[in-house]
Order: sequence, then C-alpha cells, then structure tokens
Amino acid sequence: MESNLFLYNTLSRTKEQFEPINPPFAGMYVCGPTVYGDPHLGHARPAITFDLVFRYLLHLGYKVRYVRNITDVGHLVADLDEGEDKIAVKARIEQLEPMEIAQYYADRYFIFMDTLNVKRPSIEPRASGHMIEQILMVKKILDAGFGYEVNGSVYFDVEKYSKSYNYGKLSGRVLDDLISNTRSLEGQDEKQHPADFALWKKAQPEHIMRWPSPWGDGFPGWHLECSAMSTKYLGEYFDIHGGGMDLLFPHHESEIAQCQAAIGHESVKYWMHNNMITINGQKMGKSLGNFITLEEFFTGTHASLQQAYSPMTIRFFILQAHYRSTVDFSNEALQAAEKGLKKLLAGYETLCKLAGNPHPQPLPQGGGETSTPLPEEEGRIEVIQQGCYAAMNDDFNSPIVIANLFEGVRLINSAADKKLTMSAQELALLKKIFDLFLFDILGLKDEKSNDKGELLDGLMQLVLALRQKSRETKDWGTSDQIRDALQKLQITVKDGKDGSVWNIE
RNA sequence: GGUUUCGUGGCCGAGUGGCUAGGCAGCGGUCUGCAAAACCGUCCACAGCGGUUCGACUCCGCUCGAAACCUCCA
Repeated sequence: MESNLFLYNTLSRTKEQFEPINPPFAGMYVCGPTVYGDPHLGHARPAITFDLVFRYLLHLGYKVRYVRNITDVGHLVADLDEGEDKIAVKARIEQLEPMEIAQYYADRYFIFMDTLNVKRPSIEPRASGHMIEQILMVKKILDAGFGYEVNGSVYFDVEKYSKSYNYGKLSGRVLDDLISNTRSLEGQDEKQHPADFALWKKAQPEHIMRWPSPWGDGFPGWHLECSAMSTKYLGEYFDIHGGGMDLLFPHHESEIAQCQAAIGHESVKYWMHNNMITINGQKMGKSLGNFITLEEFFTGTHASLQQAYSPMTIRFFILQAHYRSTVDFSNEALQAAEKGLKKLLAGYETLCKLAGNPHPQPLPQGGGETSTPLPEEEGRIEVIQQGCYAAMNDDFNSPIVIANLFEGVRLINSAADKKLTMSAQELALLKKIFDLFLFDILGLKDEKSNDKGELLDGLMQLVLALRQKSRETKDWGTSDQIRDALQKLQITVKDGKDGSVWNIE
C-alpha cells in the first residue's frame, strides 16, 4: 500500500513518511480519559485530533485498529496533598462505589464524544480490566533487572536503565538535569533515585481501589496500563502512539522505558502529540474560573460564554487549527467559526441543488441562459481535490483542507449567482470532494434537522406561496410579518431572484 | 531555572528564503421593496534587536512574552 502520507514524529522531531509495519494493517494507541470528572475542552482536542487521523487512515484503505484506553484506577486529586486516590476521594464524598463513578463518567465521555462526531475506537480497554497483564509486565521488568521492590511497592530503576538506554530521548530531557531539578521530599521516599517511577504502588488502608499482587494489595503505576494494553492489543511493535503534549514527560517517556525493559525493544514507531488549548490566552484551570465542560459549551451555561456553541462549532474550530499548534478559545473566535461552518454547509446545500440532487430542496425554477459565464479554468476542481489531499498528507493539515473547501464554496456560490458555469462533471467531482473531506474525513455534519418531513414541506410551500402573493401586490407588511413570524420559529426565509428559499436554523 | 512548543494583520489561524493562505469583522460596490444570503473590489501582518544572504516573515543568535511538563498520582 503506497501512500504519500507524512506525519510528524515527536521522537525524531521531523515529518516522516508513514510506512506501517504490517500493511495493510495499522495500529494506533491513544491515551484516553481518566474518568473521574465531566468531559471538558481538554478532552475534545486529542479525541478530535486522532479521530481525524483514524478517519484518514481508514480512507487511505488501511485496516486500522484504534485503541484508546479508559483509565479507571488509582488517581490522585491534583489539589490534594495527602496522596489519596482520585476516584476514592470522590467516592467518599458522594457515597458511591468507585467503579460506579468511573462508569458514570466513562458513559458521559462516550456520550459527549459521540456528540462531537468522534468515531468510537476499535477497542476501549479499561485499566481495571487488565490487572493481570500489568502485573505480568511488572514481573518482566523485575526479571530484566530494571525494577526493585520496597515495602510492597515496585519502582522502575531509571538510573540503571539510563546506563544502557536513553531515558529522555522523547522529551529531550537529560537525567542529570532531572536530578538537579528534583526537589527531594523529606521522609516517605522509598525511591532509590528521584527520577524513578512507580510500577506498582502499595495500597494504604484507606485506599478503596486495590488489587492483589505478588507484592501485596495495591494498584498499578500510572504509566503501566498503556504499556500493558497497547502490547496486548497491538503487539510488541506497533505504528502510532498518540496523546496530548502534556503527556510527553514523564508518561510517554516512561512507557518507552517500560517496554524497552520488559520486551527488549521499543514498541512504537511513530509518536504523535497534539498541542494544548488555551482560553482567552490563558490555560484552562479550575482555579482560574475558566474551566468549561463540554456540556457548558453546548448549553452556553458558563459565565464566560456569551452563547451556546454547538458540538460541530467546537469541532470545526479545533480543526481550523493544526493539531500541533495551540488553539485559543474565545467568544469572538468561536462565533467566527460558527459563521464559517455555516457558510461551508450552506455552500454544500447549494452544491447539491446545482448538481441536481433533490436533497434537501429543489432548485428554484427559472433562470435564464443569458448570463455570460466566466471563462472556465482548466482543472480548477482538480486543484481543490489535490489541495485537500496534499494538506492531509502533510501531517494532517486540516486548516488547509478547510481553506480548499472554502475555495470550492466560492465557485459554488458564483455558479449559483450565474457568474460562472460549472459542468456536470465539475459539480459531481466537487460534491465528491465535499462528501469525502468535509463529512467523512473532517467528520463534520449538518446539525440542523434535514428531516423536514412531507407535512412541514407542504405547509411551507403553502405559506411561501401566500407570502409570494402579498409580495406581488407589494403588501410588504404581510410579507414581512410572515417572514418575522417564521424567524421566531427558527425558520429563515431568504428571497432570491428565482423565488424564496427557507431553512431551519 | 531546565526541557518542549510557540509569538503572523481588529479577532482566529495556515504557509514560505524572492510569488494570494483561509475564515470572521471593517470599508466601497453589485443585487434587493426591505432584510438575509451571495458576488466583485479593498484596508490592516509577520514580537523586538542584531547577524547570514543579491534578497528574510521564512535561516542563525540574543532579548522580551505565552503555553505544557519538570513532586507524590493518573
């Protein structure tokens, strides 16, 4: 399978040609959510980024297995100092089983990702369901001599590891710097070296989430689940591992070390990282008062939001930036995105009419042949198509894809205005491009109800016919009254040369 | 302080050693009963200071500024 797809590998810090290990198969593992809180903007970006990758790989014909984990074990609440399990803390507060909470927020995550039109991965394994695999991996690392046990906990020996391998190759860190920059906490330090990390952690009595192990009751270290589950479902060497840039260190760095130690070689060919999100130029944080959940975005119920923003507006906005750039959310920017998306989708509707597709409304009759079309540029539609492919092949450059689609919209609208003509072949190809890139690959969709129904359609035809009569008699009062009343029902009427068209907002 | 990623016009956001990004907003036209939409034209850039070069927004260095990570835990 030949493709010209290039993607940016964080490991090499260059764009590399994508050559899967076992074509036509492609394996991708992406770090999923920790399910202890409601899904927010920070969840949307990686989900949409790797959804784009997933969709494009599928389009190129790869047989993709996309694995995204659900982390439902052993997390601390960031604001707490005591070192309690995140989920355990929540459970005590809300008097629920920890797994009940994990289930609740996992379900919420699934629902909101569905709303964002993020395709479900092939497998969504849970850390809690892979204790045996994780324990086995700890054993392997111990057997290989890269781990040590202290008081029922097992730690990874980074110092020893870095004598043979480069711990820090992914994030650019140097071990000596890590030492000098690590403030050693007094007392409870079981670790031999400040940079060592936990493979298995002994559960204190108050820990509700615990599992038996050869080292006593406890829970797996953070980095372990991803190594264990990616190996289980994608093999000891697979194509793409993705996640947010915030996970670069120590999470992904440690995953590399774990796999190297347990398996004897690295397990990932391409590392991909999406950049972070800011709100009005600031990071999103609970303490800053700009922590906005997806539900709040969709309903507009947050003090800093001027209005509700639909899932597709959020998706489009995220795709308007390249995934390796930071993206800054603001009301002004989101409103611009909302309008831009609307224009794109309206352009597609016009295209369908021009292309003779009855969906969603018939083209108003009439229109003369007297227009003087602009001279046709040879292959102007092909240029758009090639532009879209070139953009996707260049490290999934969705903003360029979108720019190309807007060029298509310009042609469509000009054709509708009879400023230029497009052949049936051109229209058909353009429709194909929109169907593929706008809907299948970018994963956008029209959110307004297209299922207008025969009854509504008939009623609207009647209403518009009556309004047309009043317009012909220049009864503007009646005409405007009808239009205003319809607008209140979210139905927009636009008067064109060839009659009026209507849309549900 | 270290590592990483950045700093583009009113806002968001691509890209490139010399050649148009794109969207939103603004301005001027066309169309229109009005409105909306659409079309055409147009203004506003490349954080700052040096250096390399025939030429830099694009390469190099420094300064300033922003974000993520650098502790136990995921």
